[in-house]
Amino acid sequence: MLVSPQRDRVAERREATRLEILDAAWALARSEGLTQLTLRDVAAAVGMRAPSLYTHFESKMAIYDAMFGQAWGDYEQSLPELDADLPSDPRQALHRVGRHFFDYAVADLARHQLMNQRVIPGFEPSPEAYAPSLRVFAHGREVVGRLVDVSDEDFEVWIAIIGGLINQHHANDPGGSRYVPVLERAVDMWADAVGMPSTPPTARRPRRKGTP
Amino acid sequence: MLVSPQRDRVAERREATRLEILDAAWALARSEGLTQLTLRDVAAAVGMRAPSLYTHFESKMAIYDAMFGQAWGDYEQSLPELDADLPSDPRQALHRVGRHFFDYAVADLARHQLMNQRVIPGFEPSPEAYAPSLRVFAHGREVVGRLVDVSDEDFEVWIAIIGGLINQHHANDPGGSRYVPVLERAVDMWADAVGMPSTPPTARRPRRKGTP
DNA sequence: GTCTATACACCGATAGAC
DNA sequence: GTCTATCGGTGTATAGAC
Repeated sequence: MLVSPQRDRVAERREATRLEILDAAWALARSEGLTQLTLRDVAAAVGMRAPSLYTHFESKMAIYDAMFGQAWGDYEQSLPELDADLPSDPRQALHRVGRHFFDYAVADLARHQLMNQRVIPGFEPSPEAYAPSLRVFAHGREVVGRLVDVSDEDFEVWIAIIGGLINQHHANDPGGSRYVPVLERAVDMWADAVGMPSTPPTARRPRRKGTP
Repeated sequence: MLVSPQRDRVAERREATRLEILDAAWALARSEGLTQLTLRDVAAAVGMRAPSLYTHFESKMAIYDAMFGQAWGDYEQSLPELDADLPSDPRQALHRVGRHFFDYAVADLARHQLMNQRVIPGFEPSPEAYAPSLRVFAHGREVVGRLVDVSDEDFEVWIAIIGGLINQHHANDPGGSRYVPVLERAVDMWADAVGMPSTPPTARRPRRKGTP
């Protein structure tokens, strides 16, 4: 008997504790700042002492690593729904795709810093934690490539535009929505440059009866 | 006698020591990482003990603050020369301006992180250190506005494109030059979008006699 | 005035008792 | 599995030597 019901329950409990620790770490990262995480604070938040965390994680970096994997994994899970109801108009679909990533990165500074910047000295995601981010990137390349035939170079410009505007949002307008129209403008610039047909005026904005 | 020659020499020596400390801090930031600076290491590099640094700087943050001011001040000093020999063709001039900032940010990761990212927990530049960066921004807005009549929104897209490509360089090709053509492509995209006339083909690349 | 010696509170991490 | 005790290292502060 390689797996007994008891072993199952133990593993389940261990996994639950791990998630509890990660939830506490996320909450503290959001409130105190990603780099301000301390093992003592995380432990206190789950009713433990700092050294006890080493039972569940190899090091503080391993906690960051698991958070990194969670963040990209959560985004990956949001993709099927996004793909399911993409507008049939390619340019509108492109706007939706760009906005989706923008919104996710803008909603949580700590998460964005962990996912897309290198703010934690010495942190390098493990291959397992990195895997979902690679899949997300490949998926994005494929989706955009299906909307319009572009070179890898132009796709890198696409990434740079979205990423640049996310950084500007966090630097100049955190929590605001000032950069939403800037994003739309930038997406149209890129779409024009790669030769996407412009959205027919009647389809540009869904209008209700009676709207002037 | 408000200022004696002796006072002059003392102030001079103090300023020299300050610069010596900052130089050592830059060297360590480049070799060990910006956030890995320790007062003990900086002090050792200039032949002192850590507490002695407090004679010259109020705190570690004050050192970062002075470095921040230096970095933007140095860039500001590079601008007159840039402006002096801008190509007369607006689009070529735009390329030159974008490339100038790109090159500066790409040449030194630690400096770029200090200038344009928020990787040091709790660091906020003082108004004095922040001033040169504001002047650089205003100058950039003015120069670009003279090359082409654009809205503030479009100028923010301009900033986002350059910043986004700088980040991609540091993430994917540090020390390389893979992103130079991507930058050129992106600048042309933006120039097209804001209605800049394209560079006449004969002026695009200076050719020597006999080049095929 | 400048620097050293010393100390403090905090950090991540480890050893070992229970 | 969790605890206490502790280690080396950090930024910071201050008393006192020269």
